[in-house]
Amino acid sequence: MKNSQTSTPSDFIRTIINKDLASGRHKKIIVRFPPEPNGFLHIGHAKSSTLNFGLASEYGGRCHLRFDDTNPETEDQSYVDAIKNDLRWLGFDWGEHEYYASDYFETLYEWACILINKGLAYVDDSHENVIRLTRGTVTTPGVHSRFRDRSPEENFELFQAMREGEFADGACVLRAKIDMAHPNMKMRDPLMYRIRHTTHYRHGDQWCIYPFYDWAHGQSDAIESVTHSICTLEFSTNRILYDWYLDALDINPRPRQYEFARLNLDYNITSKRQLIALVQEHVVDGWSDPRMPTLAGLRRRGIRSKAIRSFCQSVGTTRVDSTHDPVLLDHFIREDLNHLAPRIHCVQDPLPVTLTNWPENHVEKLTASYWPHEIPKEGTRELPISRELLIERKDFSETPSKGFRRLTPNGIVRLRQGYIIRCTSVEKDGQGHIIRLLCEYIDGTLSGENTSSLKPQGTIHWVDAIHSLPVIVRVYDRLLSDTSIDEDLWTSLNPISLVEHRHARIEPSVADDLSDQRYQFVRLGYYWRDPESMDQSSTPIFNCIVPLRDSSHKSTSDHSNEIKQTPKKIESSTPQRTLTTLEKQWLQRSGLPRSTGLAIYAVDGAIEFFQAAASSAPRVSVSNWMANHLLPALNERKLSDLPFGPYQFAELIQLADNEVGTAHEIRMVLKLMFDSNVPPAQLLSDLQDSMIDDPEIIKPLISDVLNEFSDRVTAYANGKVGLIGFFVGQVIKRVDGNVNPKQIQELVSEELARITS
RNA sequence: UGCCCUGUAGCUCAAUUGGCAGAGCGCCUGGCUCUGGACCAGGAGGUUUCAGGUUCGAAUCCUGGCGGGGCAACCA
Repeated sequence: MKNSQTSTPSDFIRTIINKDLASGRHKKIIVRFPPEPNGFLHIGHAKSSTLNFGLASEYGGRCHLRFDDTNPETEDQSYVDAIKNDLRWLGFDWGEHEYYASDYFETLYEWACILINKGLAYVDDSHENVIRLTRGTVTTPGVHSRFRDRSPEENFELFQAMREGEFADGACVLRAKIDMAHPNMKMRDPLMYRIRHTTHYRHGDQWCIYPFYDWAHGQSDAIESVTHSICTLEFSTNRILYDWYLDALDINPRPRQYEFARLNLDYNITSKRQLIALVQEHVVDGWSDPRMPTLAGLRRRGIRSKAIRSFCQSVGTTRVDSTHDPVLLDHFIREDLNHLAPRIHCVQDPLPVTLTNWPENHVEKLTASYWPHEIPKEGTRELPISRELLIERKDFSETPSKGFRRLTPNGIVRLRQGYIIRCTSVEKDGQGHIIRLLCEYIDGTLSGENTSSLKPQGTIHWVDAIHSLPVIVRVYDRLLSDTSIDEDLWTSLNPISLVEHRHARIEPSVADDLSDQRYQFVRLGYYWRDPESMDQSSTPIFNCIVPLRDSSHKSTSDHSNEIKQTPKKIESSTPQRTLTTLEKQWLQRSGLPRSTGLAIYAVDGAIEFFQAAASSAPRVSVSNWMANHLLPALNERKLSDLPFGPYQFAELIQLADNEVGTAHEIRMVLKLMFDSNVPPAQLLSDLQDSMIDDPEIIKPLISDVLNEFSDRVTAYANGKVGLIGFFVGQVIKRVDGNVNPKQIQELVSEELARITS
């Protein structure tokens, strides 16, 4: 079996953590999983919790479970319990680190008072609608509230009165005083507290003011000493506020927020609102309906948490919006169950078969293995067979299409773990429907004791008509008939997302098995007893966990010659953005090409720097080196903070232009200049002294490389020209970069030409 | 139309930070098999969104274009 998660995952979050650990910013990482207890966890939460709990165990840190329960109107203890249950089922352990944002209300209140004191927060009596309207739009600034300039003393008194219940719901709010014209809407005096005279499931009527998400979340992270606060992408615009609050409170060291893409599944619904609608309209059988993407639903379908964890790990962590194909989940479910589920027989849609040459009333008890040969497990069960059998209706065809590998009139087929049979006759009712097959079994063909040389068309599953047990089998399909909802939820629903086989029959061996036993129904899929209808019905109900892969379409399919589309080249002169007058003037004045000109224009002080440098070195070279090397290397630094000025930079450029140094060397010198004030010419000559340029030294190195990678030399000779870069890179690596790549490139080319000619 | 994020195989992700464009799933072919499963072997599939630029060398750096997503709740 292939193991798809042997390699440790690498993603941008782990890269950040590695860096933080290496730099000593953190000795130990603390992350958190912060659900709001207002609904059930779904597959998306599985991704988030797998990430967070996974990070904690990988890095020997810890992951807190924190209930983000700051809105008393929607939250409830029953959700807390359900969430904890789901997380434990997923296999996560938070030990004693179970926290509630609502337990921090007192601290949050005190911190709000600090902001009021600093003049950074104010009580606003404006009506809800007024606040919304005066916030402005993404393109127009907002307007200051007329309560914005209340004194800290007045604000403090009002805020205390808010807490003490002196105002009705909605009478006023506490807002942070930031910037009503900020380009990020979240910074336009965001709300911190609202008044709600509602009973909180955890704190009763102790509070009537409740903090908003932004005011509660970062501060809760800080209280718990969280180092990396990982949330989904839609919160990225909140990050600036997250940081602003922590700055305002002088919290240090402080948590940092990182965002990743939430998990979307094709053919599924992930919106909480729509999931509620399905439950309320009884389209599904509650939150745990096996078609639901909730953890409760997946669990009831019979999927084990291991499969879900594998799936979540395999989808990775990125910042790219993406939707996943559920076939990937299916794959991990099958991989998990393959070695776990004994093979048994169940006929979902029975067609009676009479073995005409089988003695009446004779019953034979076959001993049948639970496992196919390649699974190293032992175990058998008794499989009764008599004159009357049942096979799958789909396993017989009077008019078989090409490639049909099952029973046909006069054809032979093997009853799995039993005899080979031949169909001799077909019985039909008045309407022409097949109601029974008459077959003959062939003596001497019993599984394992076959003495015949017959080659059956295929192997089919079956059960004995008398000894088998009646069961109801539920087979689930996708909730949506298309990958996503188009326009309306109700018309997008898959009408056959549930097929119930009410007349299915199963072999008798399962009668006393444990209720959580999972089986593979041979040739159908993986199944288990529906845990929620265990005693309601005398007829056991089985859920299909996942069907087997089905490649029956392969042999009959005929789309082998699909049209290969030739990529079209769209030729068009790319439109360019219209420049501001100042930009135009600058380009005209400098005579620089658009791209380099704009790069220089965009950086503070770069124009002056350029003009000064260009007075003693060629303009084009100066602009190229600035735009492509100097300015990008600046990062956070400013031009004025560098240990060198434009004239030294110009000296460097001249060294390049006069070919005193190669482009490669000049780049290395530039890097050195960022941390030294030695003149460029000096740096260059020092560097060149340490460079290896003697062909007699280099050539043997090249031969070594080409010998070591002789297979790649062959590939190169066969046309894989791109390998030249690989060879050059290898040589450079061996001398720690102290060579001129251009020279190496030339020498390697010569050598390759010599070898391969 | 402001700010932020984001484009690599059909899908989801890698690419040692400027040096061979790879993996898993899916698909196809063959092998094996008493499961049209599993397993084994192989294959197809790429102008790295596009156009320029810098470089011996660009998925990676620079400029611009095009596309996708998020933000204007007294929700989180």
